[in-house]
Amino acid sequence: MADEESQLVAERRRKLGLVRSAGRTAYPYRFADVVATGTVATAARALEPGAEDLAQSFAVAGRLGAIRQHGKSAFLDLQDRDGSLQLFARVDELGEAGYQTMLDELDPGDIVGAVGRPVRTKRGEPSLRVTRIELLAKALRPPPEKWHGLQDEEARIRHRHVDLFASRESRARFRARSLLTAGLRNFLTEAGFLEVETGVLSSVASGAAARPFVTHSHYLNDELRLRVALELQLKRLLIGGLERVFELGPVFRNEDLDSTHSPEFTMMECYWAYADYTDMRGLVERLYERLAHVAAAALPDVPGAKAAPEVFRPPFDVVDYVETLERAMGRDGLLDAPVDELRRLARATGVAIADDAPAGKCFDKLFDKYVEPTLLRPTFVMDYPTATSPLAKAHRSRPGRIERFELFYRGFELGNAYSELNDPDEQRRRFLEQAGDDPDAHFALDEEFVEALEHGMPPASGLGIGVERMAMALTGTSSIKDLVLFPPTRRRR
RNA sequence: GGGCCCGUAGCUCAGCCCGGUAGAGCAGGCGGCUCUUAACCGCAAGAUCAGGGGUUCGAAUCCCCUCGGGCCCGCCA
Repeated sequence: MADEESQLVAERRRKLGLVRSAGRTAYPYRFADVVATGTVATAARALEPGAEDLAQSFAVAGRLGAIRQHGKSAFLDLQDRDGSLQLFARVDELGEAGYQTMLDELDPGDIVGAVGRPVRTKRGEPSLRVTRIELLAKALRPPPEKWHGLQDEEARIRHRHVDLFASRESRARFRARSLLTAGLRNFLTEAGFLEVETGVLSSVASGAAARPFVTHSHYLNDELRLRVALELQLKRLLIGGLERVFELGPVFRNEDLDSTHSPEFTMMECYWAYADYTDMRGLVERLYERLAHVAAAALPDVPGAKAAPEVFRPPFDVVDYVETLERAMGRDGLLDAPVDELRRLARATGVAIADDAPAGKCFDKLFDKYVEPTLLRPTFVMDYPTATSPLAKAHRSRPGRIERFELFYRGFELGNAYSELNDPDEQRRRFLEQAGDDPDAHFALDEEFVEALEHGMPPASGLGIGVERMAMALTGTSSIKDLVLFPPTRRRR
């Protein structure tokens, strides 16, 4: 678009020129003693309609919305992080010149500061009777339409800054995500977990079955990969004696973007020494109970969030992986079925399954098709077949199973936990088994990790939660793009 | 990777089926109005119809290609 030439930009530049030729700046350094708009609104709400509080003066600052002129008076909507407030400007307060200058120089979208007294209009709207108004930053581009805002999905993502100031919902959603992340962090910290940062770059990307991003280090003159999981690094911290650790940070998987997957997303993993997956299940239940309240408080007007405390009230449902799958498929003996048979069954669901696909993959697909969509209430699925994960400990009493659970809600995963495998010989064997003959196996043997286990890792349980999915579930958001501020987009040409 | 759909003024949309040379609302300009809140009233202005090619006397409209996006499936957890 030829914005530079557009009338609208030219008009705003003309107004910028007015400010400068009057010897003022359109981009000053600060505006003193700013309070949130809510502070003024609260003070004004205490007044009778039509009344003004002459005793108090407040300064507010934010972005201008609509400007409603009435000849010798004007109403200006001001939006800040807290909400919005109506400014009531009149010629008898600002003087002819001051009033005219304001109207000549300001546009919707400008950042302004205003000083004035709380007032309640005759219609009852809490407002600020303006005694001084100052341009704090000129907006050279016009804001989106005041009623519909930015509708175009592409524009909302590429111009997230505009989406945020134009959409109250968008602001509220990202604020809720932030509060949920903080809630997660607080919960774990209170439970005695130490937050760590283990680094994003490494030579081996392991811990999950995913294709990594590959980059190059000039210093090492070698390839580096972006992490796909936090698991192996955090377990090494258990070996190091940190006992209870968690990390909250980005992981990268070189795959497509869709409504539930983003190539870059935020993962939380925590590891708890001397605990098993039953302990962890209790922790997950308490965690979601707490976060559901955070979501409901953050988004009281969003039905999905408001209902969360009711939905996530413990105890959650608990089902057995194999039993549930067999019942859904109407057959039994799955655990003992030969891998050929599993591949055949998985293909029958219409999914592409390679001729050498391992049994774990087949189980994943079958569960995905037959069971996941039916798990609408928060449900723990217990005791997965051994083939589904090489990093979990064998079940203490059920052959062919591992001590693993996942939490599902509305058909998607909200957490994944194991009693962690800490026998180095067993770990080496399981890695090799998982990789099979596949040279591109994502679970490549991580010899360094196995060697670390040989130093002795305490028995422990680990948990992984995809932060966006957690936030989606608790805020009733259907697309992950609405909870990732800057999802990757194609280069604009 | 496959299928379907979308791209028109700064923003939100109509026009496309059935070809005749682009229309509204908001925002912006000018004028009016000292309690409006999607303010209101009047006047004037604003378009590479995503880009390229083709068909046609004539293309926003029909056809092909490209770019960008959305949804579904696949891949992926």
